Amino acid sequence: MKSKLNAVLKSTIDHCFECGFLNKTHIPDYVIEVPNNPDHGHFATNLPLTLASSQKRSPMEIASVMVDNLMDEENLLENAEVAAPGFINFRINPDKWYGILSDIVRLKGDYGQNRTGNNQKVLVEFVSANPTGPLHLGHGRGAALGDTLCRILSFCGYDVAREFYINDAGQQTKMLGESIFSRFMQMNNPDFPFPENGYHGDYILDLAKTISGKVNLNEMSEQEAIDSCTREGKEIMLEETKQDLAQFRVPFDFWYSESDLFSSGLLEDTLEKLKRKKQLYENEGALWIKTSDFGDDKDRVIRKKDGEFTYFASDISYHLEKQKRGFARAINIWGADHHGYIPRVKAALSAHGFSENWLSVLLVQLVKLWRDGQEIKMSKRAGDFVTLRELVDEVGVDAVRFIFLTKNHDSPLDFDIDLVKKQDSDNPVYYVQYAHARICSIFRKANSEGISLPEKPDGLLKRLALDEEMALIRIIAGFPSLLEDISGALEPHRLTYYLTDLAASFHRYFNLGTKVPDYRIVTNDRTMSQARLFLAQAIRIVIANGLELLGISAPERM
RNA sequence: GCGCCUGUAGCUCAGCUGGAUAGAGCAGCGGACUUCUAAUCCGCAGGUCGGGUGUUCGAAUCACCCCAGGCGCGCCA
Repeated sequence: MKSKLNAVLKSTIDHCFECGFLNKTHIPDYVIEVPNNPDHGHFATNLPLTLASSQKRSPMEIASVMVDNLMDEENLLENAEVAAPGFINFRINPDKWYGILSDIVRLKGDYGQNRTGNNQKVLVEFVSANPTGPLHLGHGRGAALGDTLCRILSFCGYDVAREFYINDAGQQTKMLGESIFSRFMQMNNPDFPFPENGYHGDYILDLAKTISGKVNLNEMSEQEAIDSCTREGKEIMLEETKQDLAQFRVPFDFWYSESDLFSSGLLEDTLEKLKRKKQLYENEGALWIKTSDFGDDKDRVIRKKDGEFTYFASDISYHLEKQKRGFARAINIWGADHHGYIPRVKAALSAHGFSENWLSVLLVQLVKLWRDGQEIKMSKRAGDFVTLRELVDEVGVDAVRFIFLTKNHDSPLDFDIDLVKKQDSDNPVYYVQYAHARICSIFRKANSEGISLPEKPDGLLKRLALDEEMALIRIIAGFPSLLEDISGALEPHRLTYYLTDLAASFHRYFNLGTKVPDYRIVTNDRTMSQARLFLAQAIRIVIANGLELLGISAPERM
């Protein structure tokens, strides 16, 4: 609806330019919004205000000119009014609202789809946990964010690929192997030393048992045994990660391994390129890259004195590789503790001529877990943490995903296990799901009374005239532009708010019928019932589509 | 010390990239089930948008300066 109105505005402006009612000037950024105050109509625009300075006329004057020359050929508008200090308030023709209902019911699962992405190839990289331990809640939050973002971007016409980057080449996996080996040795010799920065979780002992049952560590040299523990441990952890994510309904298109970067020679290519661009220099035996030329605080080492490459080195080639694979844009979802890393990656990419907005990094803040009114402190190294799997097993995928998306990724999240475990009204995910189940229940009731959805509702829908009904229509009509906004701002959490708001409006509407039987959806008036069922069906579709984008089930009964 | 993030109702947070009278959930108080599902709804109460200065028709939103909290500043990953 908003885009239709925008089309009217654009042709109005063009018309005013052509006829000389307004001077032909550049059109600045303006907004069309749904006003808080219903007296201000269904939509309002600030276009005259933004146009004032370039036109050198008062906003009120410009607004009047536009209203007098509206190019509304499809009769979209019921009226348009000038409002101080220079807004135009619009009321949409009721027929056009009813038309949206028909669109929704016809399009079903496709309603809300749009082409704003223009098939642009986007790579979304998320989770990317080291295969050194189980996924924790921070990974889960990143997974929920990334997965929903991908679903929404695809829905908005982007060509999306999902990638998990496996950090399997560095010190951390070696530490995993040493930790496992040490636990293995401790089975017979409790005094065997444990590595200083080793992983302490119970899962390490489990790994030691599994691996020693599979290969004969006793017959190997210590180094061979550690290598074996590293290799096997990494593989098992990766497999568990894959299972956890599958259980969490998060699929990936690519599992990209860091060690492949080394073996494929990509790293050398990258160095060669940088050398040609004169971005490298040696100092004190190490190899440096001049990121400070591109906005970083200081230059960074990419090959250490001991000849080993830094993590940063592989990350540069990894990102170059992303572009080489044809992605016009990359989105990374990282833990907030990596934020200091962004300037140097962007600097390295700038050095290769990438534009500033080729890479977007979304930072996910911490998840704090509460139980019995107490915060559960977590530390991966100390092996003291609640895993994503444990949480999902305890409260369910739907609830975890929903709660993870109730807040902006930028702000820390408190997750109250007791609250979410309660399968009752305190739990926000049920509120939305219940609205869906309730509508399904109404349809069962209608069916039992022999009333069904009208095939051709055109004449009936004008009977939907209650304020609550019109408000609901306006909310669901806003679904497509909400998704466009989300895909532009990369803020999926707005969808949970939208669905909660829609569910609230529906529950309110439903409750009218508990007081006044005439306001029930299934009433004695058959055509009235059909019109309302049509509305209910449209609402159900939007809730189902929204939940689908969140990766949450839409139950028919609760 | 430098950088990033956060600061909105008692608590947890939204606030549509600068719009008109700042919203929701929870907690508190008072109401609504012989009913299409009460996993719901209605009402009441609750605010110096951390503080200040500025930008302009207009600021929770933008800029600058303070205050408070979190995180990051390795030839670690």
